[in-house]
Amino acid sequence: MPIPVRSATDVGAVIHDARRALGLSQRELADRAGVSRQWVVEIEGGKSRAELGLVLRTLDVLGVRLVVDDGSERPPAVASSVTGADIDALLERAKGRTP
Amino acid sequence: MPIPVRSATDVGAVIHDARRALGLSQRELADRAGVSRQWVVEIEGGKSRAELGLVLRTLDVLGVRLVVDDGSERPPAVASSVTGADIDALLERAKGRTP
DNA sequence: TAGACTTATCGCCGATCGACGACAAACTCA
DNA sequence: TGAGTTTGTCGTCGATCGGCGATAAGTCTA
Repeated sequence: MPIPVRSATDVGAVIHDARRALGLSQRELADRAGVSRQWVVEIEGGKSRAELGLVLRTLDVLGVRLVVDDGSERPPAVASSVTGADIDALLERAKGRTP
Repeated sequence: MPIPVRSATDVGAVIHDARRALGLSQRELADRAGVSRQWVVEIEGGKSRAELGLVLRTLDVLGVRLVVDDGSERPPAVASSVTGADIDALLERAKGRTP
């Protein structure tokens, strides 16, 4: 079962696990991905405001491949799957991300 | 064949396609994802410096699920898969992302 | 124990983000 | 044709990014 990536926390966990699986230190990964060591600390902690490009580069360096689970059997769910309440909840969570 | 997501351009294309597939306007998507309409324009254009959190929220709203292609048959490739030259090439590509 | 290595955290800095309002071009439809 | 919608672009603004150096706690090994 493939690992879903829906939040910054998920991304952080994936990066952390992949890095350790490769036996790399944060410094090593930072150098290879062209980011600072502190940035690695933050992204692994689930930083939601990180730059998309740096994240993708880091995953690439780690050999982690992201793919779109192109819903072979997902209901269309145009507007029904995402209600206003869901959006509000999402926004609430997002607001309190980095206090 | 699942769609790989390796660059900001890929992300932009995925968001664009998913939005149109759902028949949403940029304004609609922006409102639902809690971002500005302008931001949608930029992310669909492949903006690499977008915030990770906003991107994930947008994908979520669109019902697009990202998963880690948990290398069922990818070689371990600890340090051999990523050589210094590869890194350099990666960085070169990354530097010229947003001129 | 001492030393090396790793990880986490702090403040400072220039650069850039994302939201907003406004405008115009392209498109659809009656 | 004309009205309405959608999309792209501009400038402005406060807020935050990411890199850097320094510091400290934690782990492992000789």
